[in-house]
Amino acid sequence: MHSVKEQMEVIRRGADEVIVEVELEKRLQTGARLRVKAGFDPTAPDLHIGHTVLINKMRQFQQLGHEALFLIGDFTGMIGDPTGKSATRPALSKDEILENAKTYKDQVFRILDPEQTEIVFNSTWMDKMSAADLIQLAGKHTVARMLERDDFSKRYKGNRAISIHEFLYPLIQGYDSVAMKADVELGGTDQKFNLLVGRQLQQAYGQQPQIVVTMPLLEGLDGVQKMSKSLGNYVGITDPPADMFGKLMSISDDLMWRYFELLSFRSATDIAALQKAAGEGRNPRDIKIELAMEIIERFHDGAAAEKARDEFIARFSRGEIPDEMSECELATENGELGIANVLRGAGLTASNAEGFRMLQQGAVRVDGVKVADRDLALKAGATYIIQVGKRKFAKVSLAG
RNA sequence: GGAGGGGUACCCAAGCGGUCAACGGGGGCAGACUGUAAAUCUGCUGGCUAUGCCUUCGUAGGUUCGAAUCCUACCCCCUCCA
Repeated sequence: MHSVKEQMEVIRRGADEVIVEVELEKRLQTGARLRVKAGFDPTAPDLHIGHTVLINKMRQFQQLGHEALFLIGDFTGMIGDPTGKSATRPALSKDEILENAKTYKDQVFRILDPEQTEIVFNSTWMDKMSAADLIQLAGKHTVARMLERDDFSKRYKGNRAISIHEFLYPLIQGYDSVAMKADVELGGTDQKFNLLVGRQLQQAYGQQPQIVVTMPLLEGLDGVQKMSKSLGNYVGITDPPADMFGKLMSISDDLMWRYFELLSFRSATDIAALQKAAGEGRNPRDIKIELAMEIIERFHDGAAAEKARDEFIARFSRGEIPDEMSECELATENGELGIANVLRGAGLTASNAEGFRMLQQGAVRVDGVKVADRDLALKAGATYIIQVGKRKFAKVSLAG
């Protein structure tokens, strides 16, 4: 059994805010198994490691002996969350949502213990809610409090539209906590308002208000903007090991520590030791390798992680050509094919014009030899190893 | 319903009859340097059967030797008034 102090330390790690800490301490002191809720929008089934910050925190709760409730917002997903100014999210069909939920499960159980996780859908109670129930729910909250939300107040003051159903959204999310009798809800810092509405509603329904734990949004590979698929600065949970390794090795040293804090399962003391070692001259690259290995091991396995590391070192540290690369066969005219066409045909460049640019910039190698002549033609009946830049390779056979 | 402003390449943003495939910035890619780091510096950043040709400045027409730039219609966005 973990002491309350130990538990608090684990829970606080990496968290942005714990609201209210003393309440949490009190509840831990009772020794009760806490019901820890985190909600997920079923619109985007492909998780990236940024999403796992929250899931990791859930896992920590699990390891402390608490109960993880993984809420899939299928009801809310079918309406389409209006939050944010950008285009309204498309409403999803029931089938799509179930399909997405399945994908979630597969991905999330690489982190959470399935035995100790309950997956719940908010349609279970929301589908049954009558109009009268909904109005009653709406009666538990006031416009003034809604307008406390930054996004709403700005729009209100700026005379911009706020539709009524946008007010309903936080209420429904908050009601989920009531229906689930949540003791703790986890969410990103951007969710703080909605999480707090949950507290307020639980009180209105005669429950103890949940403790809110907000987690920061993980910075993407660029170290500046939050990790997101649309920005392309993400590491996907289902990325192949080699991609994960490469992406993680490309982050800055500063960002590496942030990733350690939010993504690593290592203890705080372990991480402090690594930081000390780096300060004393240990190459940060090697520490970054350890981080990459840990993450790959989590989503693939140890052997895959080792393979990814060895290939990485061979290819980039020693500049060797990788063993495995895409292969293709191209047709030729008059027994040869121009280099730009070869590059394009092998999928290494998007157009001949781009190929010429690459040649001009000295980015192209054929069988390891740098090529800059745009008029070079490769002879048919042979196989060439073509490289563009540092990471793009292909084995190309030219048909006779 | 009325008045005004605007839609330019991945994004932001100049250009306002020829010298515009379109300044500049961001992003991206490549090269140098490295630890494939980061930062920095340099170059590139429509396409093609390639010293020429083709397509692109909201959409469709028109004027002109010539239009992103002028005219007409249409679509969309924003601000102010009612």
